[in-house]
Amino acid sequence: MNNEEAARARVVSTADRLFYAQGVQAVGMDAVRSASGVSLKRIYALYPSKDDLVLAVLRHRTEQWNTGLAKAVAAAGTPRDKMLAVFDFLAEWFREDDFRGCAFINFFGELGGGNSKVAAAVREQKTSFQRHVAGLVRDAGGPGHLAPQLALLAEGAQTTAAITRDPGTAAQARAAAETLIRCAFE
Amino acid sequence: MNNEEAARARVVSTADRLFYAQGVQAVGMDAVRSASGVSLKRIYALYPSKDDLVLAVLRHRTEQWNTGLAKAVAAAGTPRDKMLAVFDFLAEWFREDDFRGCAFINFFGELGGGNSKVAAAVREQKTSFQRHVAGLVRDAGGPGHLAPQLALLAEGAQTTAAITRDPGTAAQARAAAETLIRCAFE
DNA sequence: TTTGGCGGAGAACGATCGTTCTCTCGCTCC
DNA sequence: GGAGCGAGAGAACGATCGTTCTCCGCCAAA
Repeated sequence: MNNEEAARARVVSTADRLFYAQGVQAVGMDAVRSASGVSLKRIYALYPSKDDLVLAVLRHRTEQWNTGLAKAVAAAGTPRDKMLAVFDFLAEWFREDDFRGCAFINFFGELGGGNSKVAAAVREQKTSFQRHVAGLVRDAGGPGHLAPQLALLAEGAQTTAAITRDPGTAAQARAAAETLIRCAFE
Repeated sequence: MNNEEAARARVVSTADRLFYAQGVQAVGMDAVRSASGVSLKRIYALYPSKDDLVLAVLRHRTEQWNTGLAKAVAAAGTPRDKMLAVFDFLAEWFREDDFRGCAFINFFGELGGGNSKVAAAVREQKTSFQRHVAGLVRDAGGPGHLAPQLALLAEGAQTTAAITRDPGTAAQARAAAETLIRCAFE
């Protein structure tokens, strides 16, 4: 049946929104059902357990993050602007009013200690991001040690923006990145 | 009765350890009882609800963090070394084998969406840390914009070290901090 | 029109949670 | 020694969780 894909998409995007807003354990499967309009029977046919749904949500988030970041980077001009585009991407994200930090960090903090699959998925997303940044630095001809430093700034900006809700956080991270980049190229 | 303080300390430090390792919602009050050796009746006499216990744990963590950080900073020599001592303090912490990231960030991700008191306590701790760093920067004669940048690095290092378990994370953060400090002083 | 099976609504089930209550033991004061 | 009180052990309670099951209505094929 074709609308299986539609149901999957509805369930995952609904679960994503609820889990991200309230935490995984605070959202029952019945809340996913009533918010998505997909019956419990069908949800469990698509995802045999809540853990499977959580992992599907993480995959969904990873794809969204990767495409959004790739688009922001592609829109930048010079290789150095592409490195800074990471922080413009973050700034745009932080402005969303339902922003509540990095879902991967949140899920890891909540579940990582007892769910190794979630921990592995989160770890993979973070290393993938670091590889992406390393590629941008390499394309710009920057030194190898610059990439993990920029990644640290990006991670710190996400948690700081979530907790303090300071709208200047993204700009501070971007300014620090500019300084690190400038110093790395001389 | 004097051993009320002893019971409080045992309950809070036990709850701290369990909540930090497994997440708040994954630890039942009965687990706190059996691990601390304090009866449920007494726990509820000391902390009327689990939320109160969580807030007490956050206060306990804040004190531990503040004294540990103050000690590391005091052990450093020059004002510039004191700024870098923050990252040495982090490096030492990351090496503990039960390190699982910043408890404030973890608690915020898990509960912040639905518990405004936890959110407020976490926010207060983070702003307090930023003020502390700002004081170190001011003492060293650095520009005002340096402090939030160093704080961002510290936050990013905590989450990155927790997720990737890369032992080089602290050194990368420290190196980035050195670069930012050097560029800020010329 | 009848039949058969698929899917939705939601009740049911066992487990576990936060919280309270009961029962009993041991200690203290007369 | 006996009465009374504080505290521990753990059963009990209502709620909620993840998961499964039951029932009923609908639509396709004979």
